[in-house]
Amino acid sequence: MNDYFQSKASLQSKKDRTRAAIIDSAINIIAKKGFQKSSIQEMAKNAGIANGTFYNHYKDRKSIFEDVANLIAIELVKVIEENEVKTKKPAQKLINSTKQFIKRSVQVPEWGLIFLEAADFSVRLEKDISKFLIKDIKSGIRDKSFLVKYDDFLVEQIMIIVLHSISHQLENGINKQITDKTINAILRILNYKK
Amino acid sequence: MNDYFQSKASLQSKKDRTRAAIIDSAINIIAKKGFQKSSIQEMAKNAGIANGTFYNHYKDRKSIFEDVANLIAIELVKVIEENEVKTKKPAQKLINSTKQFIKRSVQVPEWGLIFLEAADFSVRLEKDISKFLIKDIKSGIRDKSFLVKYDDFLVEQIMIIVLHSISHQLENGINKQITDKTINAILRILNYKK
DNA sequence: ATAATAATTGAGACTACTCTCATTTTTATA
DNA sequence: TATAAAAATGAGAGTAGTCTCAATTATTAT
Repeated sequence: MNDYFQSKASLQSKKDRTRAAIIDSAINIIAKKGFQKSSIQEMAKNAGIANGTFYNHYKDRKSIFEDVANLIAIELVKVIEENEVKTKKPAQKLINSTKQFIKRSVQVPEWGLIFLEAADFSVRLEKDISKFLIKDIKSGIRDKSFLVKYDDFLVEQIMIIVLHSISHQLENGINKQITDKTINAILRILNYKK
Repeated sequence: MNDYFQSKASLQSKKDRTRAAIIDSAINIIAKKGFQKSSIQEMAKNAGIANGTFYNHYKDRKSIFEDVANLIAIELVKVIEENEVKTKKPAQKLINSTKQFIKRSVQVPEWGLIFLEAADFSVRLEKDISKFLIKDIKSGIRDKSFLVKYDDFLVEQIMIIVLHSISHQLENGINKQITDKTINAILRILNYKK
């Protein structure tokens, strides 16, 4: 089993450590089986705790899913923010952020898989991630790099193109050409003129 | 509950009629809850048969899902074939088929929902539907309507744009503008020159 | 070291299924 | 109508899960 949060130095109290063990266990199992098929029984066993202990940390089944999905989303957003490029060209910014996001999602497959899983369930989560897209798309339209009218549906389309790229690479292996083709499709949809 | 196959005149034998009742019941329940959460118990009850009767018709849980998914796919493919336009312009053919497919998938929401559900699970099913796309895309590239290189990933991208359109309209109501925006995005991805 | 507090434990009550099979009922056939 | 064949029944064995709680163990503060 891989560790994600358990290894963090900040975990002092017993409670924190147990919680981190549950989360790491959950990430591994959810990535393998999806939310629907992941059981508390298995998570507890995998985390090395008793079944009942789980309920000191989470109210119920749903809570752990929400927590895990949020943690992954936060980590992925962090990656995008940390790697924002300095250029003022919105198209370049969009390309960079998208590449970073795809790269990180497939580099740690568990994160990518859970993000895809969660994107299906929670609209909010997808919104968190698409924020960074929207900003660049809007300023690209403003400065006439993208010759389209802004539209929420357009953002959704671009978002699913990105999710599809992640899904494809998680299934068939990391492939930069696929990421490039993804960027191409996005720029075409946005009617990008250099 | 809506009837889909039960009402067909061709159902003579008791066995056929019971089977159709199971399928109709399954369609209604799967459309509401998805494959994962649909139980045989509920399907049997909903179909007005005893639990054990189900197993005279289907080996197990998985079999009914496969059967339902295939039936829906067959119906949807039929719709596309019946509505093929006579024109020789591949772009026009592609636009027409795509519109028809989206239209029918959202017109009978149960079909659309199950198709989306099944597309997630079964690669084969998505292939069945994308066949009609591939034909038109290839001939469009051949006659230089689409200025791109053919590529399986490209077809996948177009397919998910279509699925997303269906999913959006099933959630927010039928909307022709959304279908138009979908067609636009597809033509842009294909680098369509009139 | 002791008491108080926090965390963990695992048995078990409860629910919700899947699938089997001996029996009964219905339908088709002679 | 009597018989054979087909179909349907539903009780129940088996499995897998969620969540609770009284008892136990570990941790922290005095």
